[in-house]
Amino acid sequence: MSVNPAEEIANLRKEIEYHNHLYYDLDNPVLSDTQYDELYKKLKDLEAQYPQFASADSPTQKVGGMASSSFAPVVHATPMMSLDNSYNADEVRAWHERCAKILSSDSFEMILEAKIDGVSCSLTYINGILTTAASRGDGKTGEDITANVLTVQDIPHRLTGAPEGLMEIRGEIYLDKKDLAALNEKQAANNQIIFANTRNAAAGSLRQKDPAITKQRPLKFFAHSFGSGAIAADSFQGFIDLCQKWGFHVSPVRLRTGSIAEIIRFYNDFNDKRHDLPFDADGLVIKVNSFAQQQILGVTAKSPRWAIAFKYPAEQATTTVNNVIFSVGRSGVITPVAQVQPVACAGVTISNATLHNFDEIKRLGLRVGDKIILERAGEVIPKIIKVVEHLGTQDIVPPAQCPSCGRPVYKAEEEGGYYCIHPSCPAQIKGRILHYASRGAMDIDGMGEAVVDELVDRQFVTNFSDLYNLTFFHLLSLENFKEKKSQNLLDGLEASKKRPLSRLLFALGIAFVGAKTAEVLADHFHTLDNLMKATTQDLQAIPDVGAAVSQSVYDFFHDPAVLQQIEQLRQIGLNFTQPQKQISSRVLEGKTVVFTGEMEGFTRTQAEQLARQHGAKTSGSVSAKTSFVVAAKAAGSKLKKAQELGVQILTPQEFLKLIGEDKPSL
DNA sequence: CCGCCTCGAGTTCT
DNA sequence: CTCGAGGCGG
Repeated sequence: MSVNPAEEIANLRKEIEYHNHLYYDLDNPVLSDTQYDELYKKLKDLEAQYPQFASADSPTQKVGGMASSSFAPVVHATPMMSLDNSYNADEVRAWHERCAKILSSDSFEMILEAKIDGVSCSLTYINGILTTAASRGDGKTGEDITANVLTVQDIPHRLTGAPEGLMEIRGEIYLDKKDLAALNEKQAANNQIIFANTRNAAAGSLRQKDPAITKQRPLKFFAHSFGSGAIAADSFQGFIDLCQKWGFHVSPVRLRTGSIAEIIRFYNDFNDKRHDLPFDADGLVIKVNSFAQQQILGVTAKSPRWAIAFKYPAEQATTTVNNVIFSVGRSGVITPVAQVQPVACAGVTISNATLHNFDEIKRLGLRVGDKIILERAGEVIPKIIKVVEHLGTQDIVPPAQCPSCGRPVYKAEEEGGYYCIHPSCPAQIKGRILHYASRGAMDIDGMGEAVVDELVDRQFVTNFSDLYNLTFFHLLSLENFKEKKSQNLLDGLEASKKRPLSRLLFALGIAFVGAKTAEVLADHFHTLDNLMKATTQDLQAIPDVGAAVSQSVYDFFHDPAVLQQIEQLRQIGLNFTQPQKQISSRVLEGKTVVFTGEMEGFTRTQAEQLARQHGAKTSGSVSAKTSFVVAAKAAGSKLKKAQELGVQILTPQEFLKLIGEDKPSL
């Protein structure tokens, strides 16, 4: 699509101004910072490419949005600049190289601080007495928020030993995460606006007409720079020392170094740690330490060359819902899935987001074409948080026919879910086969989604036993399959025949029987034939097997179609028995162990097997009953839970030592 | 009957 | 990873 550049530039300017308005005037941005920066960069690039369309009115020529009219304007003695943003190591290295070039030296000292997500503020002291507090506004002129800022406990009203005359101390006014949660609880109880994040809450609190309300908000301040004033220091570190002497809080995170490699290492480490800090930090700020060097580097129209923000990718993103499709799972459940305009979020590009069910669509009020916010915070799976703009007109209605087989959809009366109840539905067959071949089940090498799709579409396979009747020539006819891949898949199928009974039971896809229950059943009955003869009473006698599970298992093995499948698999020569559990020792007898994080040299499944060989029970979740957690690197919420509950935490090395092995024997 | 502890099931991207 | 729900102890 080719658009005329003048028009595109005009559109971008309008869009950016609209978002400036949302951000600065309404304290309610719909774009994440990353998204905004992308728009901004696009405009800047276009303006550079077509200088004939340059304009002094363009948002690229101003620092921020317009100051709101409800507070008196204050002209900053020295303009408040913003910082250039970077999002990856390459951009930071490029910044460092540029500095090195201008300074004619690549060994200069830098200071790294946390970039706290709040509202920037300039405090004017005259002869050490706080006289004015101003918001940033457009950088040149801000708003007079003195009355509100005077209620912030962190900010000293009088400085001892401050320089004579005027001095502007700049910093960030912010709210701690726990204070946001408490505030939102109160807001909800009083039917007031819920703040989306700490920055919005801080901005909203400073914007109050009545300082008494601001006073109730536990706002905090930390100093990070200065405007005009005779600062008795020759470096940024010296300035920070002075600030502390005067009683200002400063960033609790600080690194002083000449090494850009060390900064990048710190950035990577800090990504995990920042979530445990009491405040929101969306990145780090890097500054050249020496004021003399800062002066050599100078400033551009918008930002100093001697500093750069090193930000983390946003965990939320704004995009548009292009379409909603309906997927059919292996059990026949029909799930609506939103196809969105691909958007970068938390380091990956999101193009699909599940909507779970139709209640969720109703709750969101979602229509195709709407602008939405989605999130991938902490979790892996994208979730649509809310609709920000109702641009769509097309309502999303449950399909009357199954999108895969076209037969009528069945609506469950009670649960409100929609199902395709025909076992011969291609989507269900694909789901069942894929599950059968999956890693935790029969673990068939070379059977991925694409292969299963083709095998089912070409009707080579409609049930599990068909897999073992595939010939070399069937496989050769598949897309991208030659001798090598065909033989690999045949080998994978052959290997799967020997899997223990527990895996086969899991692979069959019996309702309520997952990997764990399958293992319990296999260990108890030893052979498939014993299990098939079991009554519901026999089954319920087993620990962890109750009414629902026993009925499901019983029904499954009394379905004629299932019995026929099992006979086929028996003919083919599949293993129907469970090997005796091998016991290496009983050192972990009575213990319940949970593994988390990426261990070196072995997988979590292998580690769990190892623990069980030594008599332990293993579990996927941490509770008060957990004996200890083995945490490797990149451990997440389970480690946190263990710390909260005071559960003992071991390293993988300590675990191996405990069971008397220095290397995992597998 | 309630609450805790687990497991099962669905789901995304590289 | 999270949600929903089965199993079970109190």
